[in-house]
Amino acid sequence: MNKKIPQPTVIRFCSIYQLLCNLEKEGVKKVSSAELEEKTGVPSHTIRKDISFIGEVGNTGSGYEVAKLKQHILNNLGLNRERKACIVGLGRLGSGIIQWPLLAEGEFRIVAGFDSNINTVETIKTSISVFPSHEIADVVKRMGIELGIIAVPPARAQEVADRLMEAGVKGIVNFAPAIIKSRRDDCFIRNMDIGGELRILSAMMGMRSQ
Amino acid sequence: MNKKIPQPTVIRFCSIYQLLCNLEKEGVKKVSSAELEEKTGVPSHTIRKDISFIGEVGNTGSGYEVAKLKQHILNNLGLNRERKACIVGLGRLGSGIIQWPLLAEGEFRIVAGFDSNINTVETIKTSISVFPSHEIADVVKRMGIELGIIAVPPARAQEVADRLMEAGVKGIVNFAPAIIKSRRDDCFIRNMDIGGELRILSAMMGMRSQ
DNA sequence: GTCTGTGAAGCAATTCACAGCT
DNA sequence: AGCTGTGAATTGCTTCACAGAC
Repeated sequence: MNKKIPQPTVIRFCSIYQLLCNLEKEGVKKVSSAELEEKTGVPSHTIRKDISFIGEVGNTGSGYEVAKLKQHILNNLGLNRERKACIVGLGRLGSGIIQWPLLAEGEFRIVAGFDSNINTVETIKTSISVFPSHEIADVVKRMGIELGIIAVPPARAQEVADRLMEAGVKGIVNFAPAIIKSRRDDCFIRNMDIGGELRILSAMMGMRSQ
Repeated sequence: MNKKIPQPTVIRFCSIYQLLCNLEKEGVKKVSSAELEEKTGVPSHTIRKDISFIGEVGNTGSGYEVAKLKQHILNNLGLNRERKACIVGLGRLGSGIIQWPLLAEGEFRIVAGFDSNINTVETIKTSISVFPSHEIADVVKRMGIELGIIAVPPARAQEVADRLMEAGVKGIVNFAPAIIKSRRDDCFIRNMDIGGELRILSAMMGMRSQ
């Protein structure tokens, strides 16, 4: 255990973590790998194998304690520290995102927003500080921001990403329908393109019916 | 070739397709696998291998024609037909999504929106038809909707998903921070949870610095 | 020389199956 | 009996390396 966690395992841990948070809110105290399978669709042996990478936490014969497993995942994935994030692009989608209930448990905090349109910068009603886009480098460095969310039109996405990376951001979530490439190998990128996801679903539907 | 396309390949095709659309708009006529690597980060031999699953399209010695490759992907993934989609949850995020420029080339069309809040249903200003949530089953069947987008609070997400699947939807994109499980093996789900993606990035950042 | 297409090799992740604990 | 943890077997993906086309 605890050698090198495979990336698919890391991603599954992140889903399971979410699930554990929700279970905890519902007052559930224990889960077995079979119940986790029932709720996520991930086979129970895969879940047990995953958990084996971060050491023994289960109670043999009676499953996992929700709180303990949750904490164990948190510690092993290095999530036990609040990270600062910023968002670039405060159009309809961007401003929708910052009001979405995602920042449970002090994991992340969106501390700044950027937009190239001065009017947006002035009129947006939000609790975070808003700046014009040309101040990205300054603000990111000054505030120690580690994560960036991109919600600008596709043509500008790579340019914005480059600026964020240049300023020291280490992880980017990209909503623009454009493929963004990391220019530094210490910065990770997750593309979250709605059109792309619908396309993946369509393709899977198409395959199935061959 | 054309046996069974591996799922990671399907997903890469969907990104490459997006990239090809953007290149075409810029007037680019040809690309080599090396250039695709440069723009996506996916190694050129992986790209060539992927393309080999859908048959020969490249011009030996001089790369791929953008338009031809794009069309080839479209045909092989079964994307050459417009599919109807609906969105459930028209809060800030939901209404941001429907105005996001994602529906290029007649691949998808969002034809209906649902919200449980009657006020939202009445006041939202949008070009799509809006209905109260209890009409999901009816409307989905009547309009022949194949895809669903969920943007409701986490506690309601699985229930909404179940209703969509019940009505015959074959693919769901879920924005709620809750793990949604497919109850039918002919329905595919893509979870697009912003908090989850930030968490994955944080975990990767953490691993790196071990 | 340049770049694609692909069998073969190598590697990583999933699945199996069972030992061991309660 | 019930459920976890894990080496071993298996599957499936990626990478290699080179033949073949231009």
